[in-house]
Amino acid sequence: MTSADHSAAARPPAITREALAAAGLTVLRRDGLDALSMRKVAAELGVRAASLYYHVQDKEQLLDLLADSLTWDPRKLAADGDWSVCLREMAHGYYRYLHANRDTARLMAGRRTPGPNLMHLLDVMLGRLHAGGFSEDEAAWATVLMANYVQGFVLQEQQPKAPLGTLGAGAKSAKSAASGTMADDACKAAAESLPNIGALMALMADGDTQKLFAFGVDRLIDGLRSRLADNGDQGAG
Amino acid sequence: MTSADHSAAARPPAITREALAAAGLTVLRRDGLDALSMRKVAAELGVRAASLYYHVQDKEQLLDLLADSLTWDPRKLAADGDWSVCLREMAHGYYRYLHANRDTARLMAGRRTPGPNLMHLLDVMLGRLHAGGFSEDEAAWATVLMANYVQGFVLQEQQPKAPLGTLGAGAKSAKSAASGTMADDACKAAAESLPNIGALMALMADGDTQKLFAFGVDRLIDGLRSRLADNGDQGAG
DNA sequence: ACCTGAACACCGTTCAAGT
DNA sequence: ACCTGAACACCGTTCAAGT
Repeated sequence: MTSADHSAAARPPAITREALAAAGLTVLRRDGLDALSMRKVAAELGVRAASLYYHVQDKEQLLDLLADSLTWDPRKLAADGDWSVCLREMAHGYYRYLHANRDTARLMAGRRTPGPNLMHLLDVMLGRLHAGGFSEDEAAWATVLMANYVQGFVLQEQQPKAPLGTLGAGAKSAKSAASGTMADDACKAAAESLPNIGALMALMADGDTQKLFAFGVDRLIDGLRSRLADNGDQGAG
Repeated sequence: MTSADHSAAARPPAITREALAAAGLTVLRRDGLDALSMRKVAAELGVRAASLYYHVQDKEQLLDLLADSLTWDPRKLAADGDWSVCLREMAHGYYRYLHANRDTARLMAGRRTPGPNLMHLLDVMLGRLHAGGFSEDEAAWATVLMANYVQGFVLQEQQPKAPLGTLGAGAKSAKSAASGTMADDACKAAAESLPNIGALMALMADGDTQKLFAFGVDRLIDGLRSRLADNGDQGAG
C-alpha cells in the first residue's frame, strides 16, 4: 500500500521506530531528561547522531515518541465502581506512575501530541464518565481536568526544592550572605509583612504531598459531583 | 554591615541584580524562552557571558530571578467579596496574565523558588481564605491547588498543537504518509476502537479553552465549598 | 533506502588574568 | 570588587557523499 515497495526489504532497517523509542527510554532512565541528547540515543543504537534524522524530524518528535510509550496503561483501572471511584483511581494510579518513572512528568508536561496510548486512556475514562451521567462534553472536560491536575501536581512536586526564602545571593557575592545574616534578615522582614504565610511554609517544609494531592483530587471530584447533581435536578440554570 | 565595605563604592557595579533581571526580560520577550542564552543576556548589558557568573550561580538562578519579577501582582484583587469570588478572580486574573506574558507559564512551571513577589501573592490569598472559614492548612492547600491548576492549564494550552492523530511518520519517510493515506488509515482505525473519543477531539479542535478553564475553576471552587460545609456542619467525619 | 563524515552555528561554564 | 579572553566539552541540525 505504501508508495515504495518495489525493491525494498533488502536489509532490515536496523533502526525501527520501536528500537528508537527503546533506546531513548534507556538513556532517559540512565541519564535523565536533561542529559538526553541525540548523540547519546544514537550511540545507544550503535549509530551516529545524523542517522536519527532519517527516522525522525526533530528531537521534539523523538520526545513525542517517548512520551507516548510512557503513557500510563489504563488497563490497570478496575472495570467496576461508579465514575467517581474510577476517576479517583485513575488519578492516584497516574500519580504513582509518574513518580515511578524518571522525569516522565516533565516529559509529558505540555506535550500536545497524544499518541495512541494516551488516546486509549482518555477513551476509557470518557466512557466511564458518560456512563456515570455526564454529557459528552463534560465527560471530556472532567477527564482533561483531572489528567492536567495530576501532571501539574507532580511537575511542581518533583522540582529540586529551594528553602523558600532563598532568592538573591549568587556565586561569589553569595559568600557573605550564605552563612547567615542577610538570609535571616530577609526571612524576618518577610514574616513581619506576610502574616499568613506560616501554614504554607510548614506545608512545604514537612511536605506531606500525598495528603495534599489526595485533597485536590477529592475537591475536584466533589465539584464534579455537585455539578452532576445540578444538571440532574434542574436542567439549566 | 556586609563583610567588605572598606574601600568599596569606587565605581557603581554596572550590573545590578535588577539590571540583570531587566535584561533577561527583554531577551525573553524579544526571542522567547528557548532562545534565551547567557550570551544574549550579557550582550543586552554590553558585557560578556562570563561576567554574569559573578552575579548569579547558574542560568537556573537567572531564570528564578526572572520568574519572580514576572509574578502576578495580587494588588489587582478586589478587597471585598467572599473567598470564592476572590479565588475565582485570582484564577482568571492569573490566567489572563500568563497569556499576556510570553513563555511565562513555561518559565514558572515547576519552579520551586518562590521569590518575594510570589510569597506576597500567596499571603494575600491565604488571608482571604482563612477569613472565609478555612483552617490554615486547608487555606494553604486550596491556594496551592488553584495556582497549580491555572499554571498547568496554560502550560498545556500554549503548546504548539499537533492534529491529535499525527504521531509516526518522520523526516524523509514522512513524505509518503504526510499527504494522506497512512494518517487517515490510522485515524479510522483509532475511531473504530475508541468509540468515546469524539467529544474530546471536538473539544480540542474548536478549542474553546476559555470555557474549559472556567469550568475547572468552578469545579474546584464547588469542591472547596462543599468541603467547607462539611467541616462546619459536623466537625469530623 | 538507509547510514556516515564532517562541518556549522551555537550552547553553559570555568578560570587564569586583568584593572 | 568586578569584568574579560580564551578555552573546554558539549549541543541540534544539515548535507553532500557513500553503499
